[in-house]
Amino acid sequence: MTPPLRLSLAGQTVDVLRELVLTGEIAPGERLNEVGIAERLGISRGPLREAIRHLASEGLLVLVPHRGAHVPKAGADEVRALFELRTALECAAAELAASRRTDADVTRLREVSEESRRNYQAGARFPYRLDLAFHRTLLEAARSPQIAEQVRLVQQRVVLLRSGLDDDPPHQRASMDDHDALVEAVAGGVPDAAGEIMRRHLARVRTQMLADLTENPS
Amino acid sequence: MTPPLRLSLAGQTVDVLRELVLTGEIAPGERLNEVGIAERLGISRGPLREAIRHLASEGLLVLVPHRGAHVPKAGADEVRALFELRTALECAAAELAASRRTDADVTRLREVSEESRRNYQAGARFPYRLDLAFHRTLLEAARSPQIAEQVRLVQQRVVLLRSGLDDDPPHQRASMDDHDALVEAVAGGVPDAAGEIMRRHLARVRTQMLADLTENPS
DNA sequence: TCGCTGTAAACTGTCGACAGTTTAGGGAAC
DNA sequence: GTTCCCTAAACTGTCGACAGTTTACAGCGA
Repeated sequence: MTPPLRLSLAGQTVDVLRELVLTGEIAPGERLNEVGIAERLGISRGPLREAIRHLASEGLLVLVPHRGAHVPKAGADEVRALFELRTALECAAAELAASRRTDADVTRLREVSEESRRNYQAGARFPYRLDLAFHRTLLEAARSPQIAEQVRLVQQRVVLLRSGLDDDPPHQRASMDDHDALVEAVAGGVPDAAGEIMRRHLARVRTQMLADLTENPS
Repeated sequence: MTPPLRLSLAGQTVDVLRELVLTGEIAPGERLNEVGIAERLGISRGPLREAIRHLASEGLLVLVPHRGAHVPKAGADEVRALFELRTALECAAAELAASRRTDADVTRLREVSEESRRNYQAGARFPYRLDLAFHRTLLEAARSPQIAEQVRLVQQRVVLLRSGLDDDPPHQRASMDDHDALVEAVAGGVPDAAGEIMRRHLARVRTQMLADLTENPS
């Protein structure tokens, strides 16, 4: 009767470890001790190693031969390179969304966008979560599973890079304006406009992140 | 003195397995027996499992709980979805290449392109290798390591999908014309043109693959 | 005090074995 | 002859232990 263990130990461990990394509980630069973590999680090293390798393939960990895994700490170059990839993927997604969106998609996008604004005006605590929600809603509208999966991985790495950086309100406001413009381009079914707005939006976000990085090099 | 084993067993096994999958020695749909392969490779199951998981993260294998790994056999939907991703990545790469290429890049591109034509006129055996070489040379010119890595993975999956399909000459000729047009757009430094040519090129390749698939559904 | 060296502890890489699940095959019932 | 069930073999998931490498530290010499 108990939904016993739907996932394998290794599968569960992937989720646990991912959370530890993304929340910064395992800090960038920190090395992972296999026996220590295995004991802490109450499992053996086998499944843990599989989980570590998996997260490494997602870019959340870096493996060094005979020296184990550690959380990468990224500099400006990595941010720029990652945003080139993100831009390529999300611009394509925006264009596809403008081509394929349904009325239900547009409704959902408007809902997320409005929730962001309400949240913002109320003095939000975790606005970045809603930013992610918007981008993922847009992704659903694009109906391209392969692109969606890659965007999910890239956004995850962006979250990792953002850890330790705080969202400043003026930047949030600009982002929400971008989002609204995106919704209208998608609703209107104009792929080129949607792609171009996304490109500018991501350029703004990237610039902001680089500024945050230089003034607060973790 | 012997450069003994530069890579770990797991690392070597990744390369060996990858080759087995890409050459079709392990056919699409076929299930992988861990003990059998481990014995055949003369290693234990530990490193083999790591290699299997790694290839799964690259999309070359599919994992099913308690049922192990198997090579995915793809249908038309998968081809379409994969080419949406490939188009997003390679169009961006083409645009970046047109912005950032050096004279040396252009020279290399022309060399690869000319080698393809010579090969073709001589009645080539493995023209697809040269097609890949061209795309990778273009990728170097884009100087975007993140995009390059993702393109490498996607192209690998395309190779897997192509296994069992033969290149027909008329399609090769059209591809080479596309390549030449791409070289000129990149040499001229016109990102929009390069991106658009790449988009049309990939649309052609995709259409051809889909046609090959339906007439020869492996 | 500083730097070098050699040794020991710590850690990763690998292996073989056990436990739980899936799969295949034989036999009974219809 | 067909279907269902039951049993046994095969296979994946997990664990603990050993081997080789890396890292830290104590001791020695300058």
